[in-house]
Amino acid sequence: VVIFNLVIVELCRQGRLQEAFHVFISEMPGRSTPDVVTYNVLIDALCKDGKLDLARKMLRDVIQAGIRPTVYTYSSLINGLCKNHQLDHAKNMMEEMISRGCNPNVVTYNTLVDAYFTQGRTDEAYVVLEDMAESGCHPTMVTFNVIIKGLSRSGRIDEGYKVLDEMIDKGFVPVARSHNILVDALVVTFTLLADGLSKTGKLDAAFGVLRMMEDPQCRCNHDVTSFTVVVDGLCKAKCLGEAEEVVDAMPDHGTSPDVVTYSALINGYCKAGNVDRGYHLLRELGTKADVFSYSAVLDGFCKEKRLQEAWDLLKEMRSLGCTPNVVCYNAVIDGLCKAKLLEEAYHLYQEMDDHGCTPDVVTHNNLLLGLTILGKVEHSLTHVEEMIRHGNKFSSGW
RNA sequence: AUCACUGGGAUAUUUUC
Repeated sequence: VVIFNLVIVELCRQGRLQEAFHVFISEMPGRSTPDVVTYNVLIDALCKDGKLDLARKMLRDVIQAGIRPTVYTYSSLINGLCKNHQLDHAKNMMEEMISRGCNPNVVTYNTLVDAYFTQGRTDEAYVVLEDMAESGCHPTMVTFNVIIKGLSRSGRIDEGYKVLDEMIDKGFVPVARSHNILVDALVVTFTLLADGLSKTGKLDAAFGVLRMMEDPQCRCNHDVTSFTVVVDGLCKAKCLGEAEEVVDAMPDHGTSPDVVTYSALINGYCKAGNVDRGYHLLRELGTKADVFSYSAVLDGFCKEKRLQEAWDLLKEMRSLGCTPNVVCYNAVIDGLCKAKLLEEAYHLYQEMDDHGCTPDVVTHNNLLLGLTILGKVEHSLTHVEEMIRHGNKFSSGW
């Protein structure tokens, strides 16, 4: 079983779900019997692929087969539900697991706390933390990181420190199995802090965090990610010269920029109205450029009404095998709509479908706005009817 | 022996003067 499990894990990790299920369905029977771990791995993979209904069905299968689901099984499902904005279902799942005699552990709690914070439901996050303490479950560094992330994103870093202090006062102290694990977690902690600070415009403080990381006393070296959060912060603050200086200085600090760093810069230039510089950096990236780098430039061109160049870039992506996703199409559709080129916009809308790219809320909003600009209200209604016919749900995004 | 939780980049709308 273990061998099969290892194979399935590897296939799932590479996103080869089909093949993983093939092994499970056609190759395992007769050779060995799937165990909980086999199911756990498949359920987790289904969740990460957004196939929550199938994952839940599999949980039922497990129970029906007389196998006891473990805390892994439930944690995977809860995580899947959380990441797909079904927080309340996640909470129900937690109750279900308890009623079935399976107790949640740190990971389960961390997952829920993170979800509540990310959804801005801070009070409920604290309730879960209390439940966790009550159940005698010790927090880990991940717990602390989740709290820091939750509070620093909304500019409430001081509150974050306060919460952590209180936890420590009460003896609710993170446990780590080894020194290395602790240091790795601290890198995440510092990066979260730097990110929270730079996203709220406190760039000096963000630099301070970077310097702290560099301090030999601290011994948790910053990496590409910690630099990139600062670079992005500088870009968003329109300090592009400084951002480039930081990028150039990275090698002196033991790291070098990657696609993400470059994309942050590219986006910064495009948003600041210097698309040409953005385009130039895209060329520097060469084949390392990904959908993010391209979409930043596509949007830049569109906002400047340089639609021909956007169009050519979109074609270039296809020919280079960097398949455009919804965001790329949306950026161009928006440009076309705002330029009152509705026909072309609908062409592209058709085209994305032909390329197997599913339109999302933003796509439809763009097209509806385009119709509105031209005063074609009745067409908007037709479009909405069409959407409903294709099974679109009007959810919270609306 | 194999499985679950936390860190960086892109697109629309959100009465800016």
